[in-house]
Amino acid sequence: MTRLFEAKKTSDGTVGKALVMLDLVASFERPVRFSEILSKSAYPKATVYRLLQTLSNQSMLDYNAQTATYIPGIRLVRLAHAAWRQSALAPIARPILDDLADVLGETLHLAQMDDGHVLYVDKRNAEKPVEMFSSAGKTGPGYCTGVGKALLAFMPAKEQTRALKRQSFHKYTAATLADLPALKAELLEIAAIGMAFDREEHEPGIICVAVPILNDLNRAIGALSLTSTTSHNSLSSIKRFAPKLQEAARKISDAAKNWQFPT
Amino acid sequence: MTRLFEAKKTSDGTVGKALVMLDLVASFERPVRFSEILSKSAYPKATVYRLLQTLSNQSMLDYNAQTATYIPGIRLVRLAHAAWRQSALAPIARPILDDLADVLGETLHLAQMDDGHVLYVDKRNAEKPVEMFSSAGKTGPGYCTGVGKALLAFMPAKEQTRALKRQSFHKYTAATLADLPALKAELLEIAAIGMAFDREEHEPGIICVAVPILNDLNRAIGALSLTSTTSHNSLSSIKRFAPKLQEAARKISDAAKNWQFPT
DNA sequence: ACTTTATGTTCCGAATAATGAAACCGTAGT
DNA sequence: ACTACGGTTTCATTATTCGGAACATAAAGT
Repeated sequence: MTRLFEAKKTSDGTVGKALVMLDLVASFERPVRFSEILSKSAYPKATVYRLLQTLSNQSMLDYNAQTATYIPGIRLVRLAHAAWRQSALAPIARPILDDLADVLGETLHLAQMDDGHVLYVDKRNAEKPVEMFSSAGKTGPGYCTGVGKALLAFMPAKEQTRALKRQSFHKYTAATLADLPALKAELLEIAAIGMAFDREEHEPGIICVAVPILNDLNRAIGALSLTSTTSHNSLSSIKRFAPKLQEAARKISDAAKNWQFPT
Repeated sequence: MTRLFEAKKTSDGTVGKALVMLDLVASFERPVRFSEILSKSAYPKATVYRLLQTLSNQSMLDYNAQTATYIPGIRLVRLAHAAWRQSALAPIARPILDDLADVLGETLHLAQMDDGHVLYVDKRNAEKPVEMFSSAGKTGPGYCTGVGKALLAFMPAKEQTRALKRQSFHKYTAATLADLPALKAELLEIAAIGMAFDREEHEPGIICVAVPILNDLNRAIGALSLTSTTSHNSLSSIKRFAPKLQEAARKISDAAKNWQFPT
């Protein structure tokens, strides 16, 4: 009876607010002053001030007294290390991704879904061998990337609905899908054939094939993609990589299934 | 007047507690059950329960319903990416580290100090070319690693005192420094010669040279080290790498000095 | 020198959220 | 059926957070 008029709990109290602030600071992608944060925040001055203080105390933010600016803190790097290592996908997929990169010699991405957006958790680059945090941790849109669409197509209905709401349908290129109906139609197609394409929808000249990494319930726990450029490959020509990608995805899927944390 | 009897604020309220929980979960380095977390925590059952709920809601933790376990969440990876990219050290040092790795062909570490412990923020490996989150974000002890001692030796007195308190002096090997006086003596030496050694103090057979990366106030903003094994090199033979390390450290230092965030 | 403006910090009563002991629930063991 | 155990929920009490407003500080304007 008490919850008849209760809609949903979105705030998560003080902790939730603090994390909103963290995201906000991170979203600037550069050092920010108090007033800038304040102007973008829904909370009143004193509240924002206190939250920033607390987060700085805790090294979740770094405050630079010289420039009077905040940036995301060093403690996050330490915590992310733990998150990455224990995630059921990235560490398992690593050797398989290495092999695939050796065989194909093309740019590969491993991604997971995070609140409707694509979160890249690993990468193999065709040219440069080394990529660090600069690639893992990066985010991208869901509705106009290969991995994004592959992930969306293989989501439980409820989660999918929620994730679709988060899509902005910003028109990056002429090929970017314009709206929800168009996306939904394509997701059905993707679910049917088990692979997704990016037809220069996010960046002109950039195309990709992506396949989902499925669990035993046929839900995507991640996605794997191969990226190329229109100057090197056509969409139909990168299709030939699909079997190898699917094979790798299945291997990762199997490895994840059997994976128990080492005791 | 109000603060006459106020000692120091260590808790930072609910947010602080939530972050303690996060650290706690991360510290297990494996999926953990509620009861395990509870038994290691200072907070009562219901409190721990609520905090874990909140953190899970917020994707700061991942709860696996199958195994009823918690691991650090995916959101941390996204946030850490922002932290790494904006930190004034790692992204700047990257090209310099690349060059140095090419020239020397040895294992290199770039580290910063985080609450008395060493936090590795980048790495170049002699054998394997690619290392991701699996290496950046890792932590180590301060008192028995090359980078740790180099960082401690070039800290402001107050911070140093605080950092020294955090050292555990666990005896990893026969060569591990046993106590604070021994460490203090060595730090003076390091400050004098501008470089630090690890004489198999952390792991048998592993030795290293480390140099601080200094700012204009002669304080360490990071440290750079070269690691080798006793089977390949002696301590005196790796000393020959010191000039190259110091040159790189100076370059990084300069780059950091002139660095303004791109607008 | 004296406003004015922009930005950051602190106060303090009111409002709210966190607290935690205890009760409760479900499952497994005996 | 009883007991033990791990996990979840309740609810009156308590402590923290809230946030408008006052205050401080440093530039910029007149």
